[in-house]
Formats: sequence, C-alpha cells, structure tokens
Amino acid sequence: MKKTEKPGTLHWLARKAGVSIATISRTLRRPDSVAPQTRQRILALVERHRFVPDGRASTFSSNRSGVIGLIVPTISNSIYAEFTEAIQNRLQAAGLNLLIANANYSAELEREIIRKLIESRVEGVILTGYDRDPGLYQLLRRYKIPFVVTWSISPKPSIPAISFDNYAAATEATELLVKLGHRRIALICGVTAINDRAAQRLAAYRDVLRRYKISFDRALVAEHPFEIEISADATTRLMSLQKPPTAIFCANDIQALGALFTCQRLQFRVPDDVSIIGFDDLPITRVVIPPLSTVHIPAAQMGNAAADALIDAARKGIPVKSRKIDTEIIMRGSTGAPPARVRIRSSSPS
Amino acid sequence: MKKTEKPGTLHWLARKAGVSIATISRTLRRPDSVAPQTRQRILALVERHRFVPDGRASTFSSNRSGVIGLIVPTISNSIYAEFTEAIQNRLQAAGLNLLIANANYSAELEREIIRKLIESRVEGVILTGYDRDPGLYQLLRRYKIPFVVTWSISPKPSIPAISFDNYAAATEATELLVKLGHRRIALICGVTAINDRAAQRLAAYRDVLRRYKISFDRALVAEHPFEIEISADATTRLMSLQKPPTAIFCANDIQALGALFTCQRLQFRVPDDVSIIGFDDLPITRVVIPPLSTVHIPAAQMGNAAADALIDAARKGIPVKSRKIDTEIIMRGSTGAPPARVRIRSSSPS
DNA sequence: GACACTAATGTAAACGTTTACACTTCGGAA
DNA sequence: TTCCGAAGTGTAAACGTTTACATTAGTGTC
Repeated sequence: MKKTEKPGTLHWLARKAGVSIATISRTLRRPDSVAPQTRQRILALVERHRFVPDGRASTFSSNRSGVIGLIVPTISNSIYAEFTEAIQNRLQAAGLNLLIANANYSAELEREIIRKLIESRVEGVILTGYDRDPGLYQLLRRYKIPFVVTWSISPKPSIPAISFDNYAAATEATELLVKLGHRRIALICGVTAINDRAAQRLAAYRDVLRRYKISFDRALVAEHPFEIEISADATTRLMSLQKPPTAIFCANDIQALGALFTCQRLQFRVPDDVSIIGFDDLPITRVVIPPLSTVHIPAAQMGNAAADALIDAARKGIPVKSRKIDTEIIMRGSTGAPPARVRIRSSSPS
Repeated sequence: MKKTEKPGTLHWLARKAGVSIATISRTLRRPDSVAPQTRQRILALVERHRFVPDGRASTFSSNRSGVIGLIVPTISNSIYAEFTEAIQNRLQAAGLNLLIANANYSAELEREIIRKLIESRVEGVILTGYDRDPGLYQLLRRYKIPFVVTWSISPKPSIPAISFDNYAAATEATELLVKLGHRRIALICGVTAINDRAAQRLAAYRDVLRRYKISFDRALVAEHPFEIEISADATTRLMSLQKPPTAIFCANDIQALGALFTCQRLQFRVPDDVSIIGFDDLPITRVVIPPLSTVHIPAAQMGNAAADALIDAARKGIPVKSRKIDTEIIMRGSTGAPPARVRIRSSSPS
C-alpha cells in the first residue's frame, strides 16, 4: 500500500513528479539549478494543480520573512499615500514585501503592531515619528530588526532617522509670515502630546515669535486632530476672537483647507484679510482658490530613501544611516501682507 | 556538559525555568491552564528577557495565521481610510490582524498580492471590486480562503459581495440632475477599463440619459484617474466646449472638488451656472464653498459588515453571504436648476 | 583507464512552535 | 482503603519547507 502524501505539499508534488522534494523546492526557488526537462515537467504539474507553496513554512525554514513593516499614524491623510507608494515600489523591485499598518495615532496600538511585527520576524520596520517608549527600540534591537524613523528626527543620534526637519521647516513658515508684516499669527496644529511632529512645529512657532519679540498668545494656538471639520471649528473660534489673527499657520494642509474655507465663509478674504499657510503640499492645494501657500514635503523621496536604507540593512547588514531631507516653502496665493486697517489699528488702538 | 539551547526559543526558556517547553507554550497562549506560581515564574522570565515568541513557527505549527488581507486599489483616497479603519477595529476585537495591501489600480500587482496572501495562508481576503481574472477566485477557493468583494456587486452570485449598488446610486444621482431640469450633463469618472465601479456608474449615467431621451454626447464624458489636478484639467476642457454642460456628475468626490474649483476659477458660478454632484461624501465636501452635493457611501458600515462576515467565515466556517448596503443622496449647495438663459437658448437655438 | 571535475538530484536534519496524549499528584467520595 | 476525576505538567510527533551534504552520472584530461 503506497503511502499517500497530503495533497498541496512539496512532498505530494515530488511523488507525482517522481523526483525528490528538494528538486521541487529548487525548481520553485532557483529554477536554473535543475535540468530543463525536469523543470518543465515540474512546472507543468505546479501549474496544473495551481500549487502555491506554504510561505509560512518557507519563511520559517529559511529564516527570512522577506517583509518590511511600515507603521503610519493614519491613512486618511493622503500625504502618507505618496510616501507609502514610494516605499512599496522600491521594496518590490528588491523582492521584498511591504506590510502596511495603521496605528491611528495610538501609542497603545502602535505597541501592539510593533510586537506583531517582531513576532513575524519582519526584516525591517519603518516608523513614523521618534517619540515612543524606549523599550520598543530596545525590543527591535534585541531581535536585530533594522528600523528607521521617518517624518521627524530624534534628538538621540542613536535612533536612525531619514526625514526632513520639522523644526526648521516650521521656523521658515512662521518667519515668512512675520516678514510679511504679521504680528498676530495663529497656529493650528496636531495634538502635540501624541505627535512629535506637531510638537516640533509648535516649538518652532513659539521660538520664532520670541525671536521677533512677538508675545505668545495661548488663545492663538489650536491643537486638534487632523480632521477638516475640527479645523474648521477651530478657525471659527480663532476668527471670532476680539482681535482675530491676520495670519494662520496650519501645520498640515488638511487643517489649512478647513481654515481657508471657514475664513471665506466668515467673509474674510484670503489673503487680503487673513493669510494662510499650510504644510505638506498636497495636490489639492494647487487647485483650491486661492491656491494655498504651503511647505513642500518630499514624501516620495523620503520613502525611497527609507526603503533603500532598510533594503541594504536587511540584505547586506549595512546599518541605517540618518539622513536629512530638504523641504521648501511654496508661495502661492493664500499669503500676503496684513490688511492696512489692522496695521493702523494696531499702531493707534481704538 | 549541559546541552545549551539556542537563546530566544521556548526550549531555552523552558530550561531556564526548569519546566517543559509545553508549559511555556501554554503560559503564553492559555495562561489559565498553568498553575499560578508556575505562570508567574515563567512570565517574569519572559519579561526579563523580553522574549517574543516566533510567530512564524506558531502560525505554521498551529496552522492558523490569524491574518485577514485587505486589498484596496489606492490609499490616496481617504474614503478607503474610513473603510479600512472600520475593518481594523472589528478584526482587532476578534483577535485577528489586518494586512493592508495597495494594488494601485494594477491588475498585475493585485495578482501578485493575492498570491502572496495565499502563500502566507491568510484566513480571509477582502477585495475591492469584482472584475478580475476568474483564476484568482478559483485559487482562493482552492485554498479554502474565504473572501468577499466590496465596493461593488458582481453580476455572478457565486462571488459574495458586501457592498452598495454602484449602478443604483449613480442612477439616482444622474436622475436628480435631470429632474432639476438639466439636459446637458457631463460625467467625470474613473477609468472604466480598470475600474468596475467607474464602469457601472458610467452605465447608469448612459441609461438614465436614454430613459429621459437625452442624447448621449461622448464629448461630455471624461474618464480619468482620481487625481484632482487631472480632474481640474478635464473640467477646463468640458467648460470650454461650444455648449458647456450645465451640470457635472463626478463619480468621485476628489474629481468633484477639482471640477468645483475649476468652474469657479473659470468664473462659472456653482450652482447658478453649473451644478456639480460628487460621490463618496468625504468630510471635505461639507466644508467647501458651496458645500458639495454628493452620494453618501457608508464606508464604515460596509467595512464592519465585510469584517464580520470574514470573521465568521474564518472562525466558524460560515460561508460569506452577500449583502447590499444603502446609499443616500446628500443635497447640499452645489446643485440647482440650470441657468435661465440656457433653458431659453435650448428651446430657441441660435 | 584512472582521475578530477561538474551537473543533477537525493537524503535528512533543522527551523520553533502547538497539541494530543500520557503521566503524576492530590483531594474527596464511596 | 480504594477509586475516580481534576489539575498540572511532560513527551514527542507534527507542521512543510530549506539546504548542507552526500551521491551518482557524465565529460574531458592525462
């Protein structure tokens, strides 16, 4: 009585093809290493039975998962889409797979995701932001999983980052408004407690004000999740102030759009009455009326660089090297000098 | 000479704790099944060494990957974000993990992704759209992987779909424009060759025109990728026609936004000169001026239902049952009757 | 004709869990 | 006292590949 192998395994195929299991494995992984006619016979069989080898066993046996994990804080902001697609393309070309995970701005959820990634022994992790429990970094190191921080730069040099400089970029944006003559500048940004990018942008804003001897008014900063309707509400509040701002720096384009439409709805002209500057340079900022001035973030470039670094780390053991990426202020139609009456009013208060 | 186990394995921990490997495994998987003091001792050890078990071995040995795959055609459109997050929440509650993959509107890439998912023996797959090589469905069935189609309904009842009805929704939207008095209605939609949702919406548009005896003008339909700038260009072309449309149905909110701003830029008033209706009901449609009329898609509800169905399929073997989800037209400020002069002109042509 | 070398294939150990089953201990019921 | 069941733990097979090493056959060289 012939022992019948379980269908859908290499063993089973090997028996059908009259070769050993090793030959099947080789046919699948390194076709050149088997004789052409053997190969053909086996591939025909594989085709006919629609055989898909068990990747779990393969990954486990070869000790290579071929997967890079990417953790983004949200997928609703399309700026991460460009970033993700760049990474995906690079990895695919290198024969690696991308596992996209959404941490939803939750440290708790991110922790679980990182743990899962370690469990599945991914060969690299791309993180967003640096601010997290140091234990997580230790864990990644403990399991020799290369990682890289993106979208912000850690003050600790031991944490490799491939990113632009949030502080510098926000400094530039705020300074631009100051140089246009604005003295009453609002900031709408993300929730700094859970978002180090937002925190750095806020810090930059404060420091610029201080440098130009403009007093900091807590009422002019609004920290909110990146949802357009929330930003719209915040803008309404801001513009209903006794002395509304003449400029709003939004640390995110989504928020800037909320601010733009809300100002217009409240009959403020942009940029004549209020200037607005965003952050990210989403495609929509070019289409909106007036087109939005913003800070261009080279998301694709950052993605490419991060992916390349991890490919080298995973395949050649080259440690990830930090790298800074340049941003650029894009002046479009939503920024200008403050209105004259405000300038007059502020010099001769009523 | 004591045989030393490889660190970072259950064996190694077992030796350290002076128990068997089975006890370690049980402590990790079903803590209740081991004595409290044993458990404590082991957990302390696990904690101290930051031990993370090898999920590949676990998945492989237990024959359960605990993963559901989700394939979306793009991640730039935030409508998929809501969908994805709903799925993620449901799966997490059920102890399953979500693997998000982006097929980038490429059948080729999608095929590779599906293959990878089968290789890793995921316990379910959520697909977007039904239109793909039938071999892929066969493959999923062959490997007994439950799947469900979302965002559109297959004409073949053998393919389970949890979705709204694109044809019905687009019919409603087009009909609404007709009933407002429009006769010259443009359609901006996705590329129907690679997007069955776009194809169904186009079909609905044509059928409504036919039903109301409005001649179909090829020049009034624009098929384009869902990028706002491309849609803006298409709108420019449309509105520069000898006889520009008095209404534009955009089968996607992104495109509708491009159309809206472009019309305004060209000095057409919305809705006085042109009506615009979108599709998806993104949050931004409520904020824009005028707020955009659109078709509300219950993305979260669809995600919940799809996730629940796959959870039941994976865990209890319940076959996925098709289900239709309702959409709703949301009338906001971007739709109205056609302008009077057009109505006059059309009744007494020059 | 012996030898070295290569190409093609086979053998079998290893990867690190899970889990069915066996075993021991202990407390209580008869 | 014996017996039974439950609780706790151990043993070892199984999961389906990959791959180092062994084996065989074939080819060309001296």
